[in-house]
Amino acid sequence: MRALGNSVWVMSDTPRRKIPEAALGRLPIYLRILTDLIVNETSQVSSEQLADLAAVNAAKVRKDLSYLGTYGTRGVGYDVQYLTYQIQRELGLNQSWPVVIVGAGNLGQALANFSGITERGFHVVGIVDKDTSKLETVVGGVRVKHADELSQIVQSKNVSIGIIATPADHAQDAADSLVKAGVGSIMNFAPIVLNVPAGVNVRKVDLALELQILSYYEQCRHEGRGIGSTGDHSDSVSA
Amino acid sequence: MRALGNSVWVMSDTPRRKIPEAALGRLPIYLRILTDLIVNETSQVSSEQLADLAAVNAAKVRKDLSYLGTYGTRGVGYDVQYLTYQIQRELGLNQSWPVVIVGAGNLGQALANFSGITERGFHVVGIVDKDTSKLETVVGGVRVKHADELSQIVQSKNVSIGIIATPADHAQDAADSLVKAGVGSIMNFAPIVLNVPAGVNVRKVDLALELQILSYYEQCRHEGRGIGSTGDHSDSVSA
DNA sequence: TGATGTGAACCCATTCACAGCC
DNA sequence: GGCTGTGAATGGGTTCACATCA
Repeated sequence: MRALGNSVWVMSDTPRRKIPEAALGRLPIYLRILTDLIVNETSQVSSEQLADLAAVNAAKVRKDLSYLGTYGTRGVGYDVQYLTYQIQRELGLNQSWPVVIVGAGNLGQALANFSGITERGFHVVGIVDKDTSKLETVVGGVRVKHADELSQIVQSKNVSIGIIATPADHAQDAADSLVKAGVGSIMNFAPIVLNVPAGVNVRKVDLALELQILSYYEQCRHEGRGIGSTGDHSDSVSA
Repeated sequence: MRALGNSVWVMSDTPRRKIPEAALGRLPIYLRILTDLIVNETSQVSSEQLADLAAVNAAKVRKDLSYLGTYGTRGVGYDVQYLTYQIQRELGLNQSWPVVIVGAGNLGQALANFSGITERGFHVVGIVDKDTSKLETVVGGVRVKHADELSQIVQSKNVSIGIIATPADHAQDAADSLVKAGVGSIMNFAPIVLNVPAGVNVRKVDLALELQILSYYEQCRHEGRGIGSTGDHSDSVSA
């Protein structure tokens, strides 16, 4: 059931080597930039240009892309379309991943309706909640089911990615259920550290946590005196 | 209880040295755990316990905490209350940071109403939008103002943290306005890379990006054959 | 005894610099 | 000439292991 009719090029012996975590985290950024370039009808791009647009340096771009294979042309740059395709393929975005959302509260509903999910090869095949009052309401085109049905949904729809959008005090239960049902990757919006078996992937999105980091930086800035403008007005993308 | 009772601890000669980025990112996690421990009426905690709860190892916890100063007791562990206080102080959470939200769409409104913001020393002092139809509606207790008033709000309320919740195509404008108005840190929910002057802090929250990373891992898993249970059932907290 | 705090070793990520190819 | 791809060098982060101290 490897859907999607086999593509033309792909690779002879797909290396399928592990891409370093740090580089992996930047691939989606490059991808988004490349997509914009396509809209702009730009067909070639150099590592230097990509680097500027991604606010990193050119060596990093080249190194990152080199993990995928050698898809550039020396003296020229990268073909935007081709590179786009290769990154998508590497990330597994040429197939459509079913995801299930646990928690049909404000956040869960927002996520189910979030176009960013469906636009990129993901589609929500289920939303569950413990609260029976929410059952059978339709959110983002999907009917809310009871949490007890989670396992059945995961298995029948072959779900391998779960999103936890429950309150903190139910998040671990949600994770346990997801893992038991066979999900291999979890995106966690609850502000707790999930305890999962080795091999299960968790990514955490935590607004308050990020804000606290900004708070630290702002405190440093203020203590360093001079809340006002620093006079530093270079707008190069260094960072 | 003995902590922060008698004297005005704190400073002495606070080095205010830069905490390494990686360690900084974990402090809010420890903080959240410590808060839970307080609720649980736990008064002492060892690096080992903290490590388990945070899903990292004990050496990392100790090293991270050592950047703050030496607040533990050898042979005993850390006093939960005291350590909590010290982390909060270090992160600047003992003051209340005014933040401004740019974009009063679904996301902006959700953020304005998000309790996680106000619960931790942040408070929304302004929401602006370009869309005049949204003006003067009240969201999260704050009246939506026109984007033109952003600068005035930032300056009158001494805002140093801005949140960008606009569509992608307005995000750079929003960032420019924020920076020009004097904001030093930006949390960006728009799926683009912001171009800001050096010295301005940006943190990006991007759901689609995170999902794409999970997609990669799932693809690896599936290719490595065996979608089903890996048999790997250790539930130790190793990542 | 038991757990912290920390140099030292190790490992991964970033950057440099240049060989190789267009 | 210009730009990629990549070993080598550098730097930062993690882990180890143990001296240190309540």
